[in-house]
Amino acid sequence: MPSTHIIPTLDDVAKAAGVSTATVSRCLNTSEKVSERSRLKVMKAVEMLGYTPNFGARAMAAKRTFTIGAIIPTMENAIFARGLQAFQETLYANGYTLLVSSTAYRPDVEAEQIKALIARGADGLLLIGYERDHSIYKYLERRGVPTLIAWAFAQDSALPTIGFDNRASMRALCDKVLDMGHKKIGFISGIIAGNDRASERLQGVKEGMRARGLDPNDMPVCESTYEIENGANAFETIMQGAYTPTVVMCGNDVLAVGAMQRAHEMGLKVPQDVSITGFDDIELARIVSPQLTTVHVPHREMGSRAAEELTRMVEHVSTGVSCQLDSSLRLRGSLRVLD
Amino acid sequence: MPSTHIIPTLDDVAKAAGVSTATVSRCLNTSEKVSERSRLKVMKAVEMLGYTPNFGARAMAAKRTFTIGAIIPTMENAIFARGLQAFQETLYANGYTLLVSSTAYRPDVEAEQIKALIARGADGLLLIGYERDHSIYKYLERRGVPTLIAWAFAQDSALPTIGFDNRASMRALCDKVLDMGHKKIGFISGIIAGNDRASERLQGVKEGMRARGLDPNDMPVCESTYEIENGANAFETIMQGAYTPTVVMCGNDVLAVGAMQRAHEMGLKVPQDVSITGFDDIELARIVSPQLTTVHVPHREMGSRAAEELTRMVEHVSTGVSCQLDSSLRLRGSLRVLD
DNA sequence: CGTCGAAATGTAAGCGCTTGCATTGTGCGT
DNA sequence: ACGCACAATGCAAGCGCTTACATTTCGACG
Repeated sequence: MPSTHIIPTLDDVAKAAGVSTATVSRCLNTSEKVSERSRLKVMKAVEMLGYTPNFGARAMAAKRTFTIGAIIPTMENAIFARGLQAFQETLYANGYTLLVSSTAYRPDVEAEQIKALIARGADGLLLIGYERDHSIYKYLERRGVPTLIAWAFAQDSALPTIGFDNRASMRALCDKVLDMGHKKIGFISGIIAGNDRASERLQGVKEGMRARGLDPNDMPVCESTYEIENGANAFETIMQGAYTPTVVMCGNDVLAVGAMQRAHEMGLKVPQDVSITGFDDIELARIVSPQLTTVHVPHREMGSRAAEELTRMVEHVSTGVSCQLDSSLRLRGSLRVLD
Repeated sequence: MPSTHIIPTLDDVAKAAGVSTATVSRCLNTSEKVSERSRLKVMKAVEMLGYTPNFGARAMAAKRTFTIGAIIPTMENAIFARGLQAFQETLYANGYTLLVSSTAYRPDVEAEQIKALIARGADGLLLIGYERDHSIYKYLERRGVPTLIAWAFAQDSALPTIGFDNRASMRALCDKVLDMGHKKIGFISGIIAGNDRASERLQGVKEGMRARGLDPNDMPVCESTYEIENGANAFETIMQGAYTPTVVMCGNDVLAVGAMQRAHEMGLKVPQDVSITGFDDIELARIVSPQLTTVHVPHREMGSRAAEELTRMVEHVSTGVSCQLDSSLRLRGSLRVLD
């Protein structure tokens, strides 16, 4: 089925317009360097032929793609959606295109995606969290691709980070929970291996407990992937243990919603029988009833700042400066004061 | 800040391995045509140099990228998430990479994205719905890029379609609603202009009403973008009109959830005071309470079938065959029998 | 009108890869 | 030991674009 489609090239346009390829190229890129007369001729030819520049060729010749890559753990729930949206909007405003891929939280997939994005000529990269194999950082360094880390903040990171302090944020929530009289906490965590956000959040709770003289080792902790169903299962596991918490804190909102659902199915009223908290404050948190107490994260601000800084890095006006943002608590119906 | 990073090329690898560039290339692509001995040498060199092939150059030389592009209206809600996930999984299994971009339901943005994806060398394209400007179809045809349309089914489409009958599906739900004794329906639709799914769904309801001798013109219809908040506003608008429906049917689940929320805020009990229905059966539908009555769509099957067919088209073993899938009703708590 | 500088354009050398074709190496039958 | 078929490799021509540099054009000014 060898179809002979005419895929017009720069040459074709040049011929049709009666100018050289250089003029066409200039017209398409730096149109101010071209006379109005030839600009018109060229535009007409482009239109007529249905010409679209070949990105690969362009990238190869210009050594620049105006593309930024972002690699996130998952697209399946909304955790990264809002931040990424802001990231892309800001990028777009600066003349860049965003390419996104996801890793399903698998480090090996992430490594692969990084290479793929670099192969595609990404001028810069956005990564989530700082915890990854050293070889990846070495590779990034050697290729000289500007890279920024978001959704986490670490003073001593090799790469610039922009985000919030996951541990302190969860600690603040934990303090609040304890203030409200809770003494028995259960915790549903995301998978900790290779995920600094998850482990920092767990640490935050433990830290809070210790500060009140409670032993974190008493706390039942259940690790679960970030899916509603699994959050539900984790909740059940915890509640069926010998140690019955009065509050189940969750590593993120998705898990918390799962927990709420299962609580309902088990005949437990939230918050009368058990309180539940989340993290992230995604849309879901206000859709469930009772609404979810959680930690609000400045997703949009983080996304757009990341975009600004990364473009600066790509354009060599900055070598990358870290930036810490604040989170805040959202106290809602799913958490109650213990009598 | 001119950093001199060594970005290794095929040439460097060839030199380091002591073979020709052709051998390295073959080793990386068709490794069966290379002796074990040189394969090892090459691999070692690749490893040592941290080589990653330049995608643009490769695409240009091979005229093939093993990349498929998908352009969807939005990533912000989960409507397309599950189907796209299946699409990408199947693609991946067939050795292809997926590139996704979204249009915010704007035809002009879609046209731009199509060109961008083609410029990036997409071997094939997945588009949502069939309603778009003729010039786009012409462009696609001229470039000879295999394109498949999903989330809709149309016998007479120029391009192969894979999906379900939006009108018949909504009609089935409407029939059910009428069976349950409802006579006064309100409808919250997605924006209809340029969106065949939205308009077909509305038609489905009108069709159902006519079949029972009801006048569709009596029905209050409110168009809204697919956001929870806007669905809520639309609900309020409809309920404050002179004509008070006993059921509000929605063009999709997101709108329906918004409607439910506002109903709650307005002190209306669902389904006692008003019934609400959705469309799509996304996860959200079972998270809200009462759970949402909706139309279940075989997202995953649609996605993976689309991937299969599109790869066949790209590999020239099919010119594209359409495929109609079935939807089904999910009757849940948000819809009640009218006394 | 001739001159000169700036603006506009053209020429052509790559960018890093694949692949058809030519060449070399290998193992086998006789 | 010789020749043959075939596997393995190398050579080099592009793929479509950008851009440094060379050349032409043009208008302004003396």
